[in-house]
Amino acid sequence: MAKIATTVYEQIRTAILNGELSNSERLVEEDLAVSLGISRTPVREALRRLAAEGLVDVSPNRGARVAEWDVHDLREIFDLRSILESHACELATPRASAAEIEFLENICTEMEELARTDLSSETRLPALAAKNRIFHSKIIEMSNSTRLGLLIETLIHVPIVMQTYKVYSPDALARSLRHHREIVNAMKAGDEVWASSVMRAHVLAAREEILGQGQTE
Amino acid sequence: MAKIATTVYEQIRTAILNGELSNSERLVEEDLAVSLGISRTPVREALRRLAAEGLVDVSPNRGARVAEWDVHDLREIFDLRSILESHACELATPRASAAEIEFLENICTEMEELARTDLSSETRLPALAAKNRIFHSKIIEMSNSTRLGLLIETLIHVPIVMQTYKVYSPDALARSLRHHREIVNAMKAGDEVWASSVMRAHVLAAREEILGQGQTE
DNA sequence: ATGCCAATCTTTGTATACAAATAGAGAAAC
DNA sequence: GTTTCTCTATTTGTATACAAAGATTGGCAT
Repeated sequence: MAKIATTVYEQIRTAILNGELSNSERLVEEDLAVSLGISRTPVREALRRLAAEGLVDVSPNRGARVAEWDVHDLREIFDLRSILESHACELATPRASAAEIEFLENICTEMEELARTDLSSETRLPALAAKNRIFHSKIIEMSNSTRLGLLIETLIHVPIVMQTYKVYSPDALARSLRHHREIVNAMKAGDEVWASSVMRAHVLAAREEILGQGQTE
Repeated sequence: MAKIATTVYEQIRTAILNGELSNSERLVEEDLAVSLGISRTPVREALRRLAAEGLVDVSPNRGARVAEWDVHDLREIFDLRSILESHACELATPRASAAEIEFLENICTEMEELARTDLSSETRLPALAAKNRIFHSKIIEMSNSTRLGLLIETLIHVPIVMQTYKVYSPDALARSLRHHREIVNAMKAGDEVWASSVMRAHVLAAREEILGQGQTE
């Protein structure tokens, strides 16, 4: 059996990512420990790990709270993602196998089908968001750069917690899906400049959709 | 007084960065604890933090060793630094104050003076490396992007541990210093494209100096 | 002598106990 | 009523104790 600390780390982590813990909620070691039926030691270890990942903030002698982000954080994150994910595309393109391209195309198709379903469906947006994450993760994996993957991973969970996908307009969603298709086409053509440019545009478009334009600070 | 865990974290950290701990050396919690006159608990916390930072590797039930890197790691790191640090330049240029420009110019001058001193001096290279780090850190700080700084920081300590600066030829060193000057000039001119391009070239040149050219894998 | 297995010894993982620090409630002063 | 101060109650930080998992050494068989 895996270590308790790892298990509880994953539990708290997914709880935060699913938004089950309200923003800036205090995470008291003892409380978590008794509610999970374990001692404080592994809870403490889990919280420190989450802090290193940026999902919780800990102040000395004051304990941990689930982290909070503002518009400025989001702007920084999308800026960096636009750079790093486009670089991932650049690295992935010359390495892409036919099977990998097909995998990406299938996700595109699935997302397009999901987008055509009933707009009022509550599960539609989370499902799209999940597929979207798979699409991006796949390209990062294809880039074959461990560290690039790690860097992007630390950036990605903030938008997840904030559930930024909820603000997507139908137009923006359609554009996003066209971007995905275009990225795959560019990769299929072996054109890494094209692919990385579309990816950069894709992430920057998402930034503007979520943050609105203009605000400098 | 600061927390013991933080103190010991910093102690182990600087020990690793200074190369005082040999590569892949085991870090036994109990041993460290008694040698520092404390209990295992804060040592353990420090080691986990270092693991999150990538400076040590921990395997379940097997403990921690100081991390090890190979040529492939270095290649990834310099690739990413070339992108991220040039982005830092781009952000920093329109924000740069006269005082900050002057600060950077002073570092350039100090490094040039150091470079002119006796080649055989043992302390010359470490001193140059230290100034070099200050130069780069200053620009990152000027970029005013917390996260960008954090990302670069996790990349930077690997070359430090490996003491890559030791392989610099006199030619490479001279070029490196000219790059620094040119970066500052570009920033002074308010030309962020120029500045970021030189920075990118600067880091890529360092990569080739350290790794040699050609090897793809 | 060499390879393999078992017992032991070391080291990590978790629980508990205690000390130190902070937050919060309540009382006193204004 | 409001502010501030003190005392108490919570909560974190560290130490220690114990259990479980690995590493190691010695003996046994071949």
